[in-house]
Amino acid sequence: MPELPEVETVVRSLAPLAGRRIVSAEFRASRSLRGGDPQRMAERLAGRRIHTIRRYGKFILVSLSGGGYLLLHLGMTGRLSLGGKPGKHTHAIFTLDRGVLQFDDSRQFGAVEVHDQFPARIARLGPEPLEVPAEDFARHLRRHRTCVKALLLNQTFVRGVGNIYADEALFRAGIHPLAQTARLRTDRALRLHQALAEVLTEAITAGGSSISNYVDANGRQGLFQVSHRVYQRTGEPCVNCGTLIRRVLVGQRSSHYCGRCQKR
DNA sequence: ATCGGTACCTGCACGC
DNA sequence: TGCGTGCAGGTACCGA
Repeated sequence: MPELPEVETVVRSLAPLAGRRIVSAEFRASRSLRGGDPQRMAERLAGRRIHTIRRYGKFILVSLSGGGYLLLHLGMTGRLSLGGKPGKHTHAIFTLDRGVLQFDDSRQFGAVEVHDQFPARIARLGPEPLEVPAEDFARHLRRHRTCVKALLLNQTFVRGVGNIYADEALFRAGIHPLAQTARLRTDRALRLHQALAEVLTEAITAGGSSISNYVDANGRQGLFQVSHRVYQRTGEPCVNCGTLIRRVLVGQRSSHYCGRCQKR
């Protein structure tokens, strides 16, 4: 389901869990556990108190009393819910001293992991797009030899941008998804940084984009999908010029763009 | 060291 | 109704 704005919305909806104690945890063996032993994971969590819940890109990091971490990733279809009913795709159930947190994920591209140390997976990520200085963003962009859409999706470049917001930011910046990063002039790179910040900020305010089944931990949908200008609008007119929106594959991912407004 | 391509899963919408 | 196809917000891993 989720990119940065959706994960941010979920994390905010989980804020009331700070200070709660994990009475017990129950895991169902699945790909989401990444080979971790369900029994052992449950033992490591039982009795721990939730300290903070923070977002790193698309990851959710729960720090626990005693120094451990619970790391969550929603993948494409992951869902966290407070007090839901376990179903076919429930992979984890955390029983708290007050309430229950449940993790569901039909495609199992998400992750639930228990760590003793700050997870290396997170340490490897690039900066937050809403925190990286524009000049750094523009400079780093030019160091890569790839097309700009692929780079935006690269989590070691910036963390948290996915297919929706990459397309939306490129449209707002007037940059073609297949533009080569090494050849992007600084002013255009700065515009992209600005466009990315704007679209992410607006989407967070709207509670994310609810496409298919995304909801926050309280079951509330986001509203930002109505503001999409190119994403999944193939064949519809561009909001700026009326040209029909096109779709092209970039690194096996659908990319939506206006051939007139977005230049290579 | 960076890349592009592929694999991993299930569900849904669509055309026949 | 059923079946095959293509598509879907994700990351990891492979070889070039």
